[in-house]
Amino acid sequence: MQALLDINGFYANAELVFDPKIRGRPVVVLTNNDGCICAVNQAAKDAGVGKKFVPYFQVKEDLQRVNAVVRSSNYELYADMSRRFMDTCSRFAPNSHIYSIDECFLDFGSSHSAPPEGWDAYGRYMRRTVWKEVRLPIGVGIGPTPTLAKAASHAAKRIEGFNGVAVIDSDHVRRSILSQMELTDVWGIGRRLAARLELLGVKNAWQLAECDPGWIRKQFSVLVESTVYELKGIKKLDWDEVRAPKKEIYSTRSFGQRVMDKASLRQAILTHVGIAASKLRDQNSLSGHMVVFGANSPHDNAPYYSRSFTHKFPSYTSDTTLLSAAASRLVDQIYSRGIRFYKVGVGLLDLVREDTYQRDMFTINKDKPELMACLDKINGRYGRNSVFVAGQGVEQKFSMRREFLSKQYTTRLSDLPVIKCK
DNA sequence: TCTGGGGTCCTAGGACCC
DNA sequence: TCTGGGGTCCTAGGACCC
Repeated sequence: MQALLDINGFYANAELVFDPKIRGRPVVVLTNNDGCICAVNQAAKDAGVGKKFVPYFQVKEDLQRVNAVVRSSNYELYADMSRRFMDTCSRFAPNSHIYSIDECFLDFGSSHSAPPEGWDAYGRYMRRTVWKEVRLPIGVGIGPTPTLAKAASHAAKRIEGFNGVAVIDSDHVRRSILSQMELTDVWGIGRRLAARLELLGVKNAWQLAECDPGWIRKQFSVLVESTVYELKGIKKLDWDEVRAPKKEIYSTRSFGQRVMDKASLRQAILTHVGIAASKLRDQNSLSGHMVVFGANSPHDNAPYYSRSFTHKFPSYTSDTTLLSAAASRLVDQIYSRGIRFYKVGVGLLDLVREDTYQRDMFTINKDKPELMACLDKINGRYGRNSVFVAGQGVEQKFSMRREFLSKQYTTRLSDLPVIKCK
């Protein structure tokens, strides 16, 4: 059996943990640069301001009207709360897998035998324990495959009667839950696939589960075919595949303000190179191919401008200085006078594992692994960007707009909550 | 005053080469 | 006189996830 534990409205509820004054009020959290709403608590949903990924400025007045608390994304806080949540989760099962910042899969192995108290009771125990230790509300979904565990967790939160825990352990329950789920509620089925499925007469999750996998493969792809198998209770997703090193790594961000000069564009792009390269070394990979891109805003009143250029490395590398030099040359191609750049980014593609990569004896290897190891070690200890390539710019001026930022309650000494006793 | 997220994987189609 | 194949690389953008 598999379990999925996921935090309800994670960022919004994380804001409540160390700030008792705002409990009970609607809370919404904004994305980078305070652009869109990305997380909401139950009170915000109840107040009718719970829609995600709408631009903040469009709903600002609605939020004021219901006296909502608005917060910028406090990643320092969320990352630490996520770590605490994952720590607690890892005690519940022999194997756990961190799927995203607020979701943890637990693998109870091939045995279908329930714990002595039964799956439902165990699910409630896990939920209670996370609340007790981390003060975050979660949903628990349990089922024979990851996709069904995900469906159960959907039911735990959205279908009345489950109260936070749902277990798919019989065909009867499987049918009942899937019949009440839209196609887009199924993991791996988005808006477009759902529309195509509906044209073929498949209207909900249960009907998808009943499809012939071979037919689905012909109409769509092996990925959708796997989803159908998983909905039937036949396991196709494997954590080894999920855990496999990434094939592409990106770092991209929109600017707090539009950028129009080449020097700033270069600094921003080199900053992304630094972030992507550090992720690359984290997974012990080398990159053979880099893509750098920049664009203006599709919302600006100007013709859409978007350019991307690639560079192929003579020899696979993970060295920030070599990646930066190549990216710096591509900036000249991306830059164009008069364009109000809104977003830039860097992708590292064609990744290979460092330990199996056979170096080419005819190419001079300019990598400086000792320097990179040293850089990673210093940044790991003293915080990201303690040491960086000078091309990123010493002012570090691309800070995000975070107007409504809460404190770093758990990671900065001066921000520790204080309880005063009389 | 002005404001619209970030990441990964995959593929269509054009350009170019032999 | 007119016609014709197959592979690789690159850019753009779709689709999905949170």
